[in-house]
Amino acid sequence: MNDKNICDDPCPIARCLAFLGDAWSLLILRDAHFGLTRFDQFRKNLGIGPAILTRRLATLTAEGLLEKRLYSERPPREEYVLTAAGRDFLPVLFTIGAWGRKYRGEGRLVRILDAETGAEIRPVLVDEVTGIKIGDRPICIAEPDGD
Amino acid sequence: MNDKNICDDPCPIARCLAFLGDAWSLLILRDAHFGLTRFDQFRKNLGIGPAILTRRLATLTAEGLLEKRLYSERPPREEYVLTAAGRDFLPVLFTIGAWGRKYRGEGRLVRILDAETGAEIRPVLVDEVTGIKIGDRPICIAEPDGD
DNA sequence: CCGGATCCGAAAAGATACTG
DNA sequence: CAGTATCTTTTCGGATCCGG
Repeated sequence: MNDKNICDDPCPIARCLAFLGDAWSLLILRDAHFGLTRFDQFRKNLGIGPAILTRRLATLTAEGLLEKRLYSERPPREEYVLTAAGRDFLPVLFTIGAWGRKYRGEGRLVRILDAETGAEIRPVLVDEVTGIKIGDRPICIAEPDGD
Repeated sequence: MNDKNICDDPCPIARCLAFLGDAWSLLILRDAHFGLTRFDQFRKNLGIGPAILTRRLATLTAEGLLEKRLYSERPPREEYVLTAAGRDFLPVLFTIGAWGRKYRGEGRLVRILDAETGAEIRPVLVDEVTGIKIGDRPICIAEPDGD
């Protein structure tokens, strides 16, 4: 893709494609939210080649979703932890998961539970002000001024 | 990627990657929700090569998010319209857009308005039962039985 | 003109071996 | 443990061409 001009695209979706338009990046983010931090943890869990993993981790770090943290001095060892932007990406993963559960749900699936109550979480996207579910009402797009 | 075994992955996110791990597919879905249906509409709006567009449309059709519909008999012309599964993908696009607005929001951005009230929509992901915002409480993952 | 199909060079994926 | 180097295979993206 043309990764140069999408940063200026007025669509906020297009601006995420530098890391979002890639299957590995999504799986790495999922595993990071699951608690994985180390190179070999990602590699073994995903079955990804080391060269590709290096590139994806570098991209996600450059895009501000992960950051490297030194966890050992001798020998120097680094791990990858989620930034605030990375943690804020959790709703995207949940929304994708909800779609997958509904339309790709044959067979066994993992479930997401509230850590305290144990109740299964059913994510739903609503408007913050009105509480109306997204998709229930027609929308329109307002173009930015100028362009 | 290895697109064969991810269909059996117990993670509902992984099962979406056949079409989700691709930047063009996301943009096509976005434009489809915007109202585009025809080959050349997508091609011109995205600046995508015809070969790639053909492949992406075929994938999205095979994955059940779009379907071909004949809109002209002579000459035979087909357009691509969203299925129910495709329309249900809207929350994913909104959630991505909300993240992009927050973390890639420099400059001009399109805005999403309620078609009737004109109020700007602020999507937020909550639990359907409790209404608690996703990310506000710790979660845990329940593995499926067997695997 | 619309909806593709074909061809080709460039890029990336995937696997394996190797290094500090 | 966290990568790099190297090689082969697949895919991407652009330009051009085809059928109705």
